[in-house]
Amino acid sequence: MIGLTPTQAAVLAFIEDRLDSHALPPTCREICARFGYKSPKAASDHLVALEHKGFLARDPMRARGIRLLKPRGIPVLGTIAAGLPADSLASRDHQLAIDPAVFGIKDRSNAFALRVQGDSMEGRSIFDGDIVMLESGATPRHESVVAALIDNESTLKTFLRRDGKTWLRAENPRYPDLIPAWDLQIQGVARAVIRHLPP
Amino acid sequence: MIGLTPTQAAVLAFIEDRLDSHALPPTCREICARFGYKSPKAASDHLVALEHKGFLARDPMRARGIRLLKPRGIPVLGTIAAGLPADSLASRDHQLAIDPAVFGIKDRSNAFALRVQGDSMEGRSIFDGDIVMLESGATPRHESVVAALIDNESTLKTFLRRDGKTWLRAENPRYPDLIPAWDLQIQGVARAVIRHLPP
DNA sequence: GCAACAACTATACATCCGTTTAGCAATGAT
DNA sequence: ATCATTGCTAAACGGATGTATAGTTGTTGC
Repeated sequence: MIGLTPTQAAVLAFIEDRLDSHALPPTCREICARFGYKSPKAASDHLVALEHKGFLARDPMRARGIRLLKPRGIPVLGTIAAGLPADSLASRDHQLAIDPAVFGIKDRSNAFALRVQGDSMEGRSIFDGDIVMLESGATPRHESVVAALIDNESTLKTFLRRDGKTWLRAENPRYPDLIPAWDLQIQGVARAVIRHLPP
Repeated sequence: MIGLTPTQAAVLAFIEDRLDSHALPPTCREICARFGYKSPKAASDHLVALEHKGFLARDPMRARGIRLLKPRGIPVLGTIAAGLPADSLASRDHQLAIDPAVFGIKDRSNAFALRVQGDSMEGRSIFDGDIVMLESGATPRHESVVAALIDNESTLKTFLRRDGKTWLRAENPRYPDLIPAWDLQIQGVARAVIRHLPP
């Protein structure tokens, strides 16, 4: 009863995909076409289950009357204790409801965000409390701001490329100025800095 | 042929409203119900006209197959030459596709954005090229960042309230430090700072 | 073994929905 | 005066859509 079965999770993921690509939730028969079902009742049953478990609400007797209840957004990962960002995606505490396509991130599954702690990037005008949206799997350029995994902690650094060699420059005196970039986990390339000014 | 008739503009506005409130475009008959039409052909005709004029695209034979082509966003007003932000809304050159509700702006018609020029707000860590999202009609608090109209030019200032009197503090040496805030046009209160890092 | 549940198939129904055909009234341009 | 455009009504068609009924298969828990 609690939690989603693999099939239900797949249907929910398909609905989310369609909202990304077509901006419209799918119909029952479009769900059937995606999964090869031969009866619309199959998709309808999954929607009933997803609604009963609180993942979506339906407008009865309305075409495409599906509304997702858990709002979709970009996961905001605070200080990452260990592992890749993908591992921390499960703990979706905070979500940033901004379309990553605004900042040139085409695949939203590669987008994540970090809340900046401390003055690691004062030199690049990124300050404590700012939120940085990053793209994982992207290739950084010279002087790109990247999130790097050092000592099991994720910190922002400036990526440098010179004479075919790559370095990371820390903008914080607590870290050494230059760190070789190979053998390091670069988790993502920063695409935007967002600062919310509370009223 | 060029431009929208008042009726067509009303239908387009209704579609935009429905996308905001229900996240789904309306059906032809829902448009009829809104405007009192007694035949679905009336709404269908308007959709054909709006499609022909390039404001939307339709998925034929699909329920709610309406996609807006001109993406909705927050107007980005550069340096405002004169007048209120509302006057400049007509020149929607750039649009910021970020939902203002993320930053606590409930009514999106009150949201607008400014691209920061110069170092007017270095003291508040807002730099040249940053985009500031603002809310018009809001009441600023002590030390809120506001856009004020001075000498027919829109600039960012810090709003100060002390002993019942209100002042504006410029964070740029080119302007006087303190300006009385009454008799001045405060165009909006800054809610967020956004910096796009190009790849 | 048996009940409960998940995950479907097959068929069917009533409604929803986009579209078509035909026509009317008002307006403005040629 | 005539024609084109806009903005609708009326009626209807067929595909699209959500839902219901009845049944099948396999898995899990007791």
